[in-house]
Amino acid sequence: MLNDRKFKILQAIVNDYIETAEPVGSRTIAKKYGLGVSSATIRNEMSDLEDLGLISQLHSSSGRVPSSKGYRFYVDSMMQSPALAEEEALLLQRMLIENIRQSEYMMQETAKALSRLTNYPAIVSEPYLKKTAIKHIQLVPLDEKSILLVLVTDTKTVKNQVVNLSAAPGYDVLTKLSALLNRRLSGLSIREISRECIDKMLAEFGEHAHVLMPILGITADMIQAEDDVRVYTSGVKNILTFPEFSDKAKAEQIFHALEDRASLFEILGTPKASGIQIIIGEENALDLLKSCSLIKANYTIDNQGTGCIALIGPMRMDYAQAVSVLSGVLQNIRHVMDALGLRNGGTD
Amino acid sequence: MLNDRKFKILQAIVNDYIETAEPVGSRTIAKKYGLGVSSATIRNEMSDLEDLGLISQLHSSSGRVPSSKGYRFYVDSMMQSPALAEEEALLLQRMLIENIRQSEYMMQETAKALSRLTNYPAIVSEPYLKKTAIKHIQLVPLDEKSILLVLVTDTKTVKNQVVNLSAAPGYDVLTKLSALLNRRLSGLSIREISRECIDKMLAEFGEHAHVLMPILGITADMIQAEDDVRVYTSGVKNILTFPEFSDKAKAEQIFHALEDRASLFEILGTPKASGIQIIIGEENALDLLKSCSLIKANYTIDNQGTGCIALIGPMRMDYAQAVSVLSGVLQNIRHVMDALGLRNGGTD
DNA sequence: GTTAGCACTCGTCGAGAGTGAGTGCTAACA
DNA sequence: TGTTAGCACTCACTCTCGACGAGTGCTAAC
Repeated sequence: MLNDRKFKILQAIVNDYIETAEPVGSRTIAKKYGLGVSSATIRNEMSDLEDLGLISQLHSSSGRVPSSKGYRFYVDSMMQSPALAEEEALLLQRMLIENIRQSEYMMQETAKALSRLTNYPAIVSEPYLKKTAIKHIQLVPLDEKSILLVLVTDTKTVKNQVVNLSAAPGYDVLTKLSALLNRRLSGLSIREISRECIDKMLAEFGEHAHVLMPILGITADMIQAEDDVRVYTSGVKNILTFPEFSDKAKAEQIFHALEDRASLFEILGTPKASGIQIIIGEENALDLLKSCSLIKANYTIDNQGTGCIALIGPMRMDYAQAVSVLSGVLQNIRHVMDALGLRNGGTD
Repeated sequence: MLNDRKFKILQAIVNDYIETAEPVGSRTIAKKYGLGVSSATIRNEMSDLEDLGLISQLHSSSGRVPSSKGYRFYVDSMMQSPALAEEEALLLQRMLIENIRQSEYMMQETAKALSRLTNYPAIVSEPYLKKTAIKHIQLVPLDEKSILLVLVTDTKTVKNQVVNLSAAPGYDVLTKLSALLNRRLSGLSIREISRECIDKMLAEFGEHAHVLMPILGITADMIQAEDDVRVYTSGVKNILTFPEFSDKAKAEQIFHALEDRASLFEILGTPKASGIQIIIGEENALDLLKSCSLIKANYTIDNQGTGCIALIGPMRMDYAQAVSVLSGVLQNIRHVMDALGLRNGGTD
């Protein structure tokens, strides 16, 4: 499609613009990127590149800026994202592997790691479509009127919730009740708890039957909440450092979008493609993001479902570095999941 | 100190400036606040107010702006903060009381409520100086190699942590061990766990002695972490909406400060005075906040220690409303703590 | 095909004029 | 003596205009 020189010139324009956020002129390229030709020649080539729609001018005497199509070409054909530098990889490992001892922290820590390493806002969503099942239930005494319900799910997520009762049973009773609940409910998802099963338990509970209903109700709520996909962000404040968001109103819009669960899911879209996807400027479905780029990847946990990790930046974001970090993080997610025993299949 | 007219004029200046963020001129006051005198008279009075240091001009032909001293006077002598409107009070109640079933959520929810009701960034710190004691320990089976340690402290905070072992004991053993741990450790703070006590437990643990040490270690870590005062923020993005922070660099500085634990504590200072304190502009010790105001209040949990809730805004923040909300929140904290059984004494 | 030269474009910056909001002072009035 | 109308003055803000310069496209020569 492009001859070698045009290729190099486009590459120079994209790289320079990513670095400086200033339109790139022909003289800059001639001086800084030493292609062995004069600026006039470069001007001619740039004119051709503009005809191809790969770069554009803000006004007739400004330098050139890559267009969405130009970035697309850059990303598809000439970007090489190096493997993470050793120190970065190490930092990542420390951040993730050492911080994550429980799966519910994985998303948050992953988001943190992504944004710290790239200085772009990061979004991480949990896998969905899973149907959480009960792995273990434990009742713990708190005081005269309340007990603590600890729930461990099959995805190794731990939740706890205080249950208020008119009179809480003592420790020994709670231990017995815990055992009973486990025997009856362990391995079941919320839909599998039948009326019959509840009736049997009520009978077995005997005098303590009155505590069963609130406990079951709260357990159901907790699992339901667990089935809701959670989504985390980190490093949102970084958008303030991008010159393209010096318009405060724009920055605030994005702030809002990144705070709102619903719009986060809109941004992430439905995960279908696998691998790392780069969505540039106008390719975004959301108007709000038409001046931004989105780099995202899906990851699969077992056959539980697919989650998404993503970075948001200006169109001139450092795609190469962002992709490096993203794939590094993906790899680390695999490690963490292996360590937590949550993975059989592969991640995309 | 001030005659009635000067008083009213100062009040008009402060109110108008809080509302519009524009310097207030004599004609504006004459028209809008109908004091029955001409703008010339008001000019004379304003000149006097300026001599008193209560208002100031940015330049010789601009309107007047309240000085720190002016705000101080306003806050001390003429501000009346109405009780919360019914709908606000209700909203607050829904936000707090319904969301808080465990004490560890109280701070976060309180911060959220504060910032939502005021549109100012909120900071909430936990009480400190407490020495957390163990109330209950429960070991829960997870899988072959790990168990879950659930710790309930005397402040009713629930923490859990996965403990990895080479081979995890089964459910029955864990139940027995839990009982043993509770008998020995319940009511003790970290310092009170003696060598002797540990030795006795090791003996009693018998063949399962090897799981004791990691459990004790992690328990100690958890209590230690619990003794660290936590601090939460909410609504930080609101600073973007204040015209006084249109300087992006300034906004970012504050963003940073509100993200950093250490600087948050610097902002809050050491809680000594009780009641709601208002710190205006230059009265702030921190340079960063010399153009901001801080409204804060301390609350005491039992005799555990004192925490702090605070709002940050521009100097022309709506003190009356902020104070209303803050005292409403304080009251609700009392309710929540009563509901959680954490309060004997009063809150300041 | 490449390049030097040149005219042209257009955003940016700074100076200068006009505008208007606001002030302080003064003199007159009740 | 307090209040007010009138007026000169100040100064931020806006607009315009010219100079400047970075950058372009075109042309002619190599």
